[in-house]
Amino acid sequence: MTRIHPRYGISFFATCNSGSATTIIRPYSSSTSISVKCKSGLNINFENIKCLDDAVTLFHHIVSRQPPPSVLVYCKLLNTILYMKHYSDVISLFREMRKLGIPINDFILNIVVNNYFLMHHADCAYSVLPIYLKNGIPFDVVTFNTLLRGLFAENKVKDAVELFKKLVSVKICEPNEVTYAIVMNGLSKRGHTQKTLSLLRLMKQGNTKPDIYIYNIVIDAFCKDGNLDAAINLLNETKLKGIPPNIVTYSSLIDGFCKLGQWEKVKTFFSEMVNLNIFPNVHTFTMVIDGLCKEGKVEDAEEVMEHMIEKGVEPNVFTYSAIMDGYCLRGQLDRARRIFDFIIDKNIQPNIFSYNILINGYCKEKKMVEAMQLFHELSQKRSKPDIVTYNTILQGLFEVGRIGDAGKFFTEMLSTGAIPNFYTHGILLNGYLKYGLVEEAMSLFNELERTKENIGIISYNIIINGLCKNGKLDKAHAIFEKLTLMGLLPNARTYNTMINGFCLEGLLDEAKDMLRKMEDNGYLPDNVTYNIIVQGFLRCGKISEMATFMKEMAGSGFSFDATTTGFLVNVVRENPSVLDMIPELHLKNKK
DNA sequence: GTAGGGTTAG
Repeated sequence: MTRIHPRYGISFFATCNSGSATTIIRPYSSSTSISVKCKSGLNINFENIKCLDDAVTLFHHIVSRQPPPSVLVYCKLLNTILYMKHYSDVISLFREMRKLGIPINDFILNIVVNNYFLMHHADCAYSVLPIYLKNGIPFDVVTFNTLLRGLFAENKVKDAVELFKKLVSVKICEPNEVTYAIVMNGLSKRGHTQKTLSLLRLMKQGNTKPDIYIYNIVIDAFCKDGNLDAAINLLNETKLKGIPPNIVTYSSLIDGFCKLGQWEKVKTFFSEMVNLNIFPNVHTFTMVIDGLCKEGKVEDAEEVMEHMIEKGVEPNVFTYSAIMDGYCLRGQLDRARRIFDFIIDKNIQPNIFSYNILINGYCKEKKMVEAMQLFHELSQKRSKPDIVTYNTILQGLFEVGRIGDAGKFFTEMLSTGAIPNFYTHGILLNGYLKYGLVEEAMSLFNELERTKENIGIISYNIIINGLCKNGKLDKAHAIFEKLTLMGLLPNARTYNTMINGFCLEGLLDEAKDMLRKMEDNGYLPDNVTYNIIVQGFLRCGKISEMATFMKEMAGSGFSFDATTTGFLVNVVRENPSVLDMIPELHLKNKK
């Protein structure tokens, strides 16, 4: 008897003589679009499952069938529901399977483990492991890979590394390339480049040999660290070992050089790649375009985009977003908005990043009406505002002095369930201190110190700066001194902030001491340092000392910024004889 | 299992 089901197709309920599935047809690349055809003719097209109801209905139809359908059908079904993100339903169906005594296998259990991680229930994922044992199902490498991927996704790095070590030492099963890739990627993305490299070296000693995926992870980690020499060494190593580099390898290197602004090297590697018949794709071109835009060379970026189109590579939403950001950084909001509207016309949907870029552009230009309008537009969309959107608007409100609205906005943000991150707290601290709300800032700061969450050198720099600006130099200095005791290293900005703090109080000797400390700790004074000190001299009317300092500054290739120039103009206006004390200024002045 | 984008400090 054959019944016709509107969704599942004609033969879905056809009588099935054997439970075993014999053919898997993959019509499309998506994991959900798979047909399972049984010997008997039971034919389920999973692509026709459009919603949870469809899947559950199908489940209840197949559980009652005799003879029972293959376990593969249940695998596909659970995976389909998992793909729809109905995680709790995967679990309840799995429980129902167990209750009905439906046989399970390693695939089913791996899906359940993966599902628990997607639900952010690492503990439950672990609780599946005994089910393997009870049912005599051996752990396979996929089980461990799923566990490891889940642990990294949950940011449980220690647990993941421990599990991996156990896997290697106890030899429960042999880790494969994917296992190494998961662990190495998890470590490299958290800044542990050396540990990632160690694993590559460890692999060489074992049975699992590194392939290009593995090399790419390490090469990319070095590129992200700006250590291009190390990355190139590894590139040469792949060539020597006869592992051909691919487009990902070259894209990582090109991105690394773009971020360092080494455009000649970018060209060199572009040619090398093309000579090897590896052609740049939309990722590669977008990296170059982004690098150019970040340097303010949007016109050059547009040219690269024309070039890629000529080569048959279509720009995508990433590419256009990079160009939008370039225009926003130059304050050319109209151009950015054109691009935004243009891509909509081209049927390319702007994503959360495109929105955030444009919202940030408006905020930086203090156009909060437009920014809020986009925010509300985004709220209606499927890709809701994320933490970056909230941070951007929050910063914008503080920037224009709407402190009350910033507070309300923050509360509103919390009510949507958004979780404040490192940036959020930095923005709040800076916002409070900018408007003299020292108590609010300190109470938040103390809370952050207590929980040790979302706190780092940047938070300390913000607090030190804010305290200095609010006339609390002593307190700022005490926090600065505390840093080293806590094992948190001050960076160049920390020193500049302290130097500025001393200069603001006219304590130039202390400022100079701090400058020396800065140099002792390996930070050369930069343009900001020099400008801070010059402003300090000017504030105290110490013109001749400033003149000496200026000569040193000019010799090191530094120059006055807008604030210092403004200071100087005021000083000269009040006391023109200053000009006679500094002959170099005459030249500058005439210019 | 590998590559591209957005938010904080001097």
